[in-house]
Amino acid sequence: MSDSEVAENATRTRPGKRERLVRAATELVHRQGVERTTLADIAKAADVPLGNIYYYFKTRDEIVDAVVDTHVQGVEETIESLGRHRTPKKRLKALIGVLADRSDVIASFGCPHGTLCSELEKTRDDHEAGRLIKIPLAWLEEQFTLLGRRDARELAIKFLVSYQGTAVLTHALRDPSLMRDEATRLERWIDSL
Amino acid sequence: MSDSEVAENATRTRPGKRERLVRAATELVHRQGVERTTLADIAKAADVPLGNIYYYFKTRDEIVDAVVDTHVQGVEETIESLGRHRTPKKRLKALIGVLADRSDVIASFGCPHGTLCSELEKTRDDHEAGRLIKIPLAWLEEQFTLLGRRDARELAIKFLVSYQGTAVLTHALRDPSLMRDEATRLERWIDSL
DNA sequence: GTCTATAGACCGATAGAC
DNA sequence: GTCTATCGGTCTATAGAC
Repeated sequence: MSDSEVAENATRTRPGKRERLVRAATELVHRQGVERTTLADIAKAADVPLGNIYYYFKTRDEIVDAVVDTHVQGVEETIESLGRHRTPKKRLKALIGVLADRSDVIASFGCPHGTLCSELEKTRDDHEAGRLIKIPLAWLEEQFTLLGRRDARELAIKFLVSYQGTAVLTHALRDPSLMRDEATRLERWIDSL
Repeated sequence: MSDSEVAENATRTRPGKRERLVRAATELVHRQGVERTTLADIAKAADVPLGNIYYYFKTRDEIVDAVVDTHVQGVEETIESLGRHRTPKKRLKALIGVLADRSDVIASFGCPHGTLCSELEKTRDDHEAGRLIKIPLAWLEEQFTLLGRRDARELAIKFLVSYQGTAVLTHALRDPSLMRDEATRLERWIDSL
């Protein structure tokens, strides 16, 4: 996807400027990393004048915080949408489907949450990015608990380790089939419980 | 000065400037990330004047390349040192020991190879950082093949997925015990094969 | 080979007109 | 609220003395 398409994505329905800025920043940060993404990049992609950013955000760091918050919100929405399935196994397998659908993007830019954590946790004093792991982990533990498993925490970790580890390999080897194959394995594992 | 004297200088006495620069860069990149690490940071840590860097490296990117090469060399040295064990299982368990010993550093800054891949693969056209995954993967596959496993490739992926995934969680949750526990699980798994 | 000084580009942030 | 213009600082890279 080209930069102009990123810009289009951020502006297609012309949401408010603040939202356009955060959307553009979120996508650019995923594709380029936090430190490579400049305010000029974000302003251009969001079609907002550079200086105007400072009406919505006091500092560059505040935009990065907003990017993390956007991902947290996305995670919570995904979790909520999984609630439509009536059993823990169906919810877990629906989640696996969501992750498998992201295989191509992950092969190009890595897991949006994992790579953001890896970059921010190195230098940030607040460990807000860790929520992107903690929230899914807590939800997973809940599902395994509902399945009557005493080792729900360990199973939740195993699930997330498999996904994040596969995302790292999928990205490093630039091979989306790794993620698709792992999704199949995870589905069979859930069925076997 | 002969080549052997240069090599000697770089190991026995205070290392040569080029090596000091690459060592400093490697550590800073692990702790701060590629984009946050400036030439001034590296020069200061290596105790080399800023402008002098350009006698050893044409561009900043060349230093980053040297950092990747240093890690590749480290991986190859680790693999070579595992050769002293006489069976594949002992070699695999020795590797697990090496990884477990890094738990604390991983909790603070992530896996040096995984986080470097995650950052560089987003924007770099050459995919040199991917070697940091490919080389261990090939070695692991070899060990499982020696164990008579037809599914050696899958087992190698499973091993590396477990390690890299655990590194991401260990870092995001800043909890080294995650890596230590996973090391124990991996050891038992190898024993069970 | 080594080092100082600084050019030239870019970035985050601000001032101030409208 | 919006936007232009630009400041001050920092970064990569170079020039040139020694």
